[in-house]
Amino acid sequence: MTSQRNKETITINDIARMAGVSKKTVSRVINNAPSVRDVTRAQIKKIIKETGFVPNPQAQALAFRRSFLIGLVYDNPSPQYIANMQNGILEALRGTRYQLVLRPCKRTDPEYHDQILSFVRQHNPFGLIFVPSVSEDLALSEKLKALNCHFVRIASVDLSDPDHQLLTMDSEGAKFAARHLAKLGHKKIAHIHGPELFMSARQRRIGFKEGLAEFGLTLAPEYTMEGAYTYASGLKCATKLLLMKDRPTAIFAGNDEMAVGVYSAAQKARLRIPQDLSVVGYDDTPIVSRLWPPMTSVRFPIREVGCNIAKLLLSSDKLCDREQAPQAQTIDLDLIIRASTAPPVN
Amino acid sequence: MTSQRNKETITINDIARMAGVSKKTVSRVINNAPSVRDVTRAQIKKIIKETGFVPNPQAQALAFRRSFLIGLVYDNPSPQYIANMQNGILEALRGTRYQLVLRPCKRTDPEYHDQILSFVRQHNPFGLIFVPSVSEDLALSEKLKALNCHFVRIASVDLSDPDHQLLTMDSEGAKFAARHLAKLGHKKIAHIHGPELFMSARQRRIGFKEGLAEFGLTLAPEYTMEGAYTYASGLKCATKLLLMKDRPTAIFAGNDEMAVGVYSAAQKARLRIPQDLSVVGYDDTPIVSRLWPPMTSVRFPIREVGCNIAKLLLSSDKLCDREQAPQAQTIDLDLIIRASTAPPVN
DNA sequence: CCACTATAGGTAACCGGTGTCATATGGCAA
DNA sequence: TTGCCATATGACACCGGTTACCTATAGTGG
Repeated sequence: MTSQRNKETITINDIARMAGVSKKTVSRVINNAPSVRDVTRAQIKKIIKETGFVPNPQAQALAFRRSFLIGLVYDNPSPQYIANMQNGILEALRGTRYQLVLRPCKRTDPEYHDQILSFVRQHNPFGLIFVPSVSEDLALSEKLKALNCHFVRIASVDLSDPDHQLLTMDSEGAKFAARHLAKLGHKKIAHIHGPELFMSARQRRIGFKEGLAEFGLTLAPEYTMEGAYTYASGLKCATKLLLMKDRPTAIFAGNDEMAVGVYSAAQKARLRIPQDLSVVGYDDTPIVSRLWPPMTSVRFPIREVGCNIAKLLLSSDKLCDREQAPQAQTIDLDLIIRASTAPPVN
Repeated sequence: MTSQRNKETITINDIARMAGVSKKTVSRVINNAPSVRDVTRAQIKKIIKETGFVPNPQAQALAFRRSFLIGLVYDNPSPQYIANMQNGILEALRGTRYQLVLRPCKRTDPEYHDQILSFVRQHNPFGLIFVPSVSEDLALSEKLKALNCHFVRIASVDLSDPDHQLLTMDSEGAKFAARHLAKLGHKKIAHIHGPELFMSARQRRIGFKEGLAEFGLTLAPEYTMEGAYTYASGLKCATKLLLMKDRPTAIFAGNDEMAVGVYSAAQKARLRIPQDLSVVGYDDTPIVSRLWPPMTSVRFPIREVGCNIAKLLLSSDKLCDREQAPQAQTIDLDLIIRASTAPPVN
């Protein structure tokens, strides 16, 4: 590796010399600080634009004690979810100087708090984005407050600090599923929900019950099973449900992964979808439209949510003077009706 | 946000004071530099360990002109692939001070070279990891050589610089698929390959043909179609194939995404898998074991490859004095036989 | 008219490490 | 013993920005 460093990297000193001012004044312009005459400011801005100068992030990080990294903290088992979230965040970050770094973690690991805290202490990220279920760990965010690091979270219910979170309104989404199945005429409706650890799982169950209640239906305990948000758990729970003498005619799975498991269980049991069994998933991940028949699912716009949550985080960047349209803190859920749901045959 | 910075962050000066030496000597120990007496070195190392001191990455980045970031450069359309790759890389990075940052790009974007180059110039990453198909863009890596940045690539065939690449041996993997189908007795075998832009697509096709040739079979041109490595393209190509009057009894898809499309096409055409049609995928992504029937696929250990490629990159880190077992630059491909393949019925 | 304040801008130290070079020390050959 | 060199270590500038503080100038009120 030959050494050909800073061939023509241009520094703040160069700009200062060209503008005939001190580098401190250039720094003031960069940081939108006051005490610079408008003509001076304009002149310096012009030179910066012409030269394409960008302040060295490492130097700024050292001086600011804050880097241009944004950490995505997740323990979510679904790669689809994470991939979409990443893409949304990256979209919001495009054109900024911020970089996305990944911070997977295991909530069951007793050291995971320390790992995240030491990451923050060492790398001084600008901020962190928490997605479920780590986002529900209030003890962690409490510790984080002692550090000089912003954070935002995606949460199922209002946890605190409304300016720093985006609500997923899971109970609303689940209501869509409930109403759809009820309207189709289903009575024997089952629900495989996610792990109790996930607030989203609890909220979806609550919303589903409420939605059924609107039609005078209830969710029978024997038709309610706890999965793990994984394919295998969906397969297992659905197999049990379908082997019952009085099996349900419709199953609402807490997420798409498990719903795919329901598909397999149905095919194994030689039940046809949707004639013998209606299936509804949650998240509308790409996979569900690739199944046969394509699956009805509650669309949760993960990508958009990722984009919005990142913009929300960025909005605490005072350096960033661009007009950021104030974020809509709410998201648009809806039900994507495909071919996996139909009226029950009697 | 109250200001409570560096409450108790410990610096190189603290260590120097405790050890009764200059900070330069501590720096020497940190960097495994010569010219430090063994007892001094041991003493300083002890203090560093006891205090848990970690050099500030931003300061080092500034002084070294090199940050602790590793960029993952990809244009791969499959989120599964990327997610697995990420996990493998993250596994290799765990315990190190390196952070993974994502650099998606569009090879069709005329500015994508500049985008990556300016990322490197600004953030001075330690290195970059290229995955197909960007990894096949030699013009890009040529430009990169002018910069002070390591890079490694995952490639289908030997592109150059064997120390900096990991071969995926796609033709070998495809041979497994060919032999399996040939041994089952299939004669009318089709192949939906990936886009020509991807070297992997070309290699898999070549290997598949070679594997068939071992059994005296050939791949008929009318049974060879080009997909886009996507579900939709797999569905489209397979639909065409299955509507032929003399339809194939087996289809080898260039990746799992397209193979899932083949599944849907078969179900739409009311063909049973594997009785009426055998299907083989490539990559063995989680999705294929969730289909019904579970799909036979060539296992390409993406996660392990990610881990190995990251270790390969890290091995150019002279600071890293831990014993790194020399990497096996080769990977273990094999065929995971599930229920989607069976002898043809005549 | 002068003290007083607000504003524009500069100077020097600092962030926390590293490079360069000078110095001190010890061992060995002459 | 002297001379020389290799090794161990420190002093100091530097990486590219920022903060803290100081100066100069102009504007203000009494």
